Amino acid sequence: MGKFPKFAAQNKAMLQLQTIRENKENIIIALKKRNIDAAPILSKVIELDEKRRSIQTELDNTLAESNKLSKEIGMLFKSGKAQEANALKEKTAGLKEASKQLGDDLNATATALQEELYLIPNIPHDSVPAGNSEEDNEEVFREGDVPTLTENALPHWELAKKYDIIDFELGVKITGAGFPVYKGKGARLQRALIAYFLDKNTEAGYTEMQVPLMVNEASGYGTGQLPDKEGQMYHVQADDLYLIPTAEVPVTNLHRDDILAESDFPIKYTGYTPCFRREAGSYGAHVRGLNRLHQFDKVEIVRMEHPNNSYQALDEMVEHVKNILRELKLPYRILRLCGGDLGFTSALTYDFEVFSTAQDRWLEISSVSNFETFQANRLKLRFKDENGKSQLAHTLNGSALALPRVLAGILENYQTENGIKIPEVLVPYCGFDTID
RNA sequence: GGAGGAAUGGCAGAGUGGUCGAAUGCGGCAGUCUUGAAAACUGUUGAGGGUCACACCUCCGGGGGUUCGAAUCCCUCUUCCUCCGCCA
Repeated sequence: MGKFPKFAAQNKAMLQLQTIRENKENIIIALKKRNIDAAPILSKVIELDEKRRSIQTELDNTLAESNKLSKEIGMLFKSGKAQEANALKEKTAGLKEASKQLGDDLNATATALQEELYLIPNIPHDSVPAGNSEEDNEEVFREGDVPTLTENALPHWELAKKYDIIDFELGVKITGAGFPVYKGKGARLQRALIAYFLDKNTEAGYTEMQVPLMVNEASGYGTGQLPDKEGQMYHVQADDLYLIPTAEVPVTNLHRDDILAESDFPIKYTGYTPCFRREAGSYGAHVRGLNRLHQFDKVEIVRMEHPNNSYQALDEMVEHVKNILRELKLPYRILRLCGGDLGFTSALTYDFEVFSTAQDRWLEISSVSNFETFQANRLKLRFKDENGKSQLAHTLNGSALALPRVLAGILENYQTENGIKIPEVLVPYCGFDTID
């Protein structure tokens, strides 16, 4: 009878139910940092879970009984006692009816439970500060000199036009707003940055991957973009595929449904992909130029880790991104995101921001996060621990780095009266040292 | 796009209505032997739900159906392979 308990058996909870059952009060306290009162939803979840389990038990018993009868019928037929067999058959009708009903109930309950669970965000790490908005993020590090620019220093969108390296209007013509066209040295600088980032990442032990730019629904659920950020992704309806909003989605999903060995850790990937984001409703001065786009390039790093090691891995990723920014000689700071600004799926996130001198503001260029078991639970990404038991792995990712704002930072901070200087480490990749 | 074939445990591969959660081989793990290793031999080895622990239940690509009973029969979807067509 492979019909009914499918959903219950393959519970795709984001928080594990057992964790919720055992730590309800702690979870409520932790989620307060996100300004969420989780008490009602957790109560509902626990109630639905209890209901689900009691229906399951009842169904199991019914199935056990009808399995037993079926076996007896089989034996009777074999030994030629057809009449007795037929008599038993009649007894199974009621059981069949009952298991059908119970199966339907179970599915309905499991689905309702699932829907509730999908609404609960990840539990913030202890170090996450409480807070409502980006104002409450905590600066934990700052480095690099802010250059002194000339009087008539320009923001990057002016520089892009002046040197004819990025054409926003042309992008509007062929696609729409937020799809810039990079031209000549601008295009070359993009390519140089991608190559440079990939080289830095592979040197640090990340394996380069080229992955699909469209993903199916299961992948979207796996990393948590669905159902939370449904409206953020471009959806190709004819084929029911989503354009990726970040390489995190396809790269992390490489290990969906995997059961790893402990010796497989650490798993470290890097990948360059364009990223597509609808950014519905974002307009205004802060999204000018390269500040916010519908299509942009990003080089991502992704790790799968043993739970004991994931915070050390997070630190390594932070150090790694720092190194890159040091080499580029860009002034930057690191923020620990507060509960109110923390992404739905993340337990702890460090944002890197580069200072745009000409715009006189900080631009986010990297976001490095530990998801702990949140994604792994949806992905069914597990490993065998030393006792041979399956445990959820931890997943992490970070941008190393997002191109447009790095480019904006370079253009603005490296501008001189004689053109834009190319950061030293990029010159070999560009083949020129000035844009003029 | 058209015509056929296939999908089983980490891998390979049996299994065409009942005692099959599934033979066998390889791989993995543990042990014997060995100073150690290899070889050989012995044992063990899928995932999930449920339970204090058992019991018990579910899963043979996904979904649905037939039947007292489905890996096995039917429908449907997906994926892969072969041939044809098209094509960077």
